[in-house]
Amino acid sequence: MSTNATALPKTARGAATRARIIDAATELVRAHGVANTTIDAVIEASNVSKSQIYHYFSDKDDLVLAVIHRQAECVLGTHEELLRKLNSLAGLRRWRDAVVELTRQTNCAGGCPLGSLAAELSETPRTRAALAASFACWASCFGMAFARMQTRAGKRPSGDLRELSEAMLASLQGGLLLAQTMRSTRPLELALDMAIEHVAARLKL
Amino acid sequence: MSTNATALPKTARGAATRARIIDAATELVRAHGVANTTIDAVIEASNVSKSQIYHYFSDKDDLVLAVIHRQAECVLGTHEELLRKLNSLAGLRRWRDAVVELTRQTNCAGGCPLGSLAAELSETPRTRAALAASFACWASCFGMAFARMQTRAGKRPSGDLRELSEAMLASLQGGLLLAQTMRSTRPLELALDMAIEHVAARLKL
DNA sequence: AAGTAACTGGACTAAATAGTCCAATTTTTG
DNA sequence: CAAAAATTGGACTATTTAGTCCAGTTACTT
Repeated sequence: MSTNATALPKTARGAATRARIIDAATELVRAHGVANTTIDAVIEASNVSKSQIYHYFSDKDDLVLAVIHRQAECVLGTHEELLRKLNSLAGLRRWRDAVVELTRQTNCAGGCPLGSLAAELSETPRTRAALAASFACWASCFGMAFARMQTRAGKRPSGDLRELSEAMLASLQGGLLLAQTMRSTRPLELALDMAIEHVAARLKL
Repeated sequence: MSTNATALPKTARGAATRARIIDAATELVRAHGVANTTIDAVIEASNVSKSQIYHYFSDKDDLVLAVIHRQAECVLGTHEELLRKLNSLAGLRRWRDAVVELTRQTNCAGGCPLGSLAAELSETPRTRAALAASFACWASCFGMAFARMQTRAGKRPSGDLRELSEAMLASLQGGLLLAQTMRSTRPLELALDMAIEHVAARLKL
């Protein structure tokens, strides 16, 4: 139950295999959702034997948790890359354009990998907690960018950056969900433009 | 394949049974998602024999489609009720308060029933289309309310009401998703307040 | 009363799936 | 080299699940 009999890899090779399993599972989950991803499919996609999967993970839930962390790494990695040097409204608009462009390139399919996981797993305590932490981290990326924008414009930081960040993240998630369902980037564009205007107004930029 | 061998009920009793099946399935799907709702569970919850389910629905997908329509009826019914007489910013804020209060009453669990369905079923053509239509209808409810707000304030209707509506719906969906994951109504409140400010600004109210 | 639709209930199939167990082999590392 | 770790692969279990089939029963309608 609570004890996790899972082995951690003790060699570089083992770590690579474990990572290969997680990568394959992450991709399958992104494409089909957790419930429609079978262990057998992960085995085939990662070229690993079933024994190895149950060597590194105690059960499917354990693997799913690793998938959440991996997906969070990917998504936050991408956005942190885009947001890191951002310190102006123009930069924020370039981030918006990049997100819209990425969405367009996939025909709006899939939505946000983290958002989809959240919708599927937010009623399960452990997975919900992991996803909430990821969202909090994501929001804090925005918050840091907003702080830089203020600093650059010579304002002293005001206190509601976290709230601004959550509104921005909500717009992004809602926009991506509607884009996915309606197969159009327009809802995403509208939601992000609204959020950017809101940020500009609150930050008085 | 394309031909749907499903019988339509020909008596009031039959219609009631079919409705009972859909109601039970809708509730189970809302609580556990489509993938985690089994036909056997629907049978138990609706007090109906398996034969009847396959009498009225050709397969599980067919039932799921009916569930989508039913859930759309419920959600749109609730919101139409709240939005119908709405013709002012104050009314929009009351709607916001009602949504937040409903979310708080369920401890932020579940999220938006339609949003959850969208996240799970937006990669399947038929279900995606049904959900997209529901969202479009929902957005048009907002659009009509915004038009009344403009009329009441003596403005002539401007052309981007549909865009405003999509931004509002995106905020709502994103806010509900974050609320569900973070178990706090705050992201929802922030997202809706942002959207309301945006509407007020665009409508010059 | 007769016909039609609704309904039951259970037996049944076929497939998918998570997870276990183990014996043998290969690779890495100290 | 020798020990430890990684890996294979398959057999195996137990359960769940969608969906079929059918024979008999109940209720409604005209």
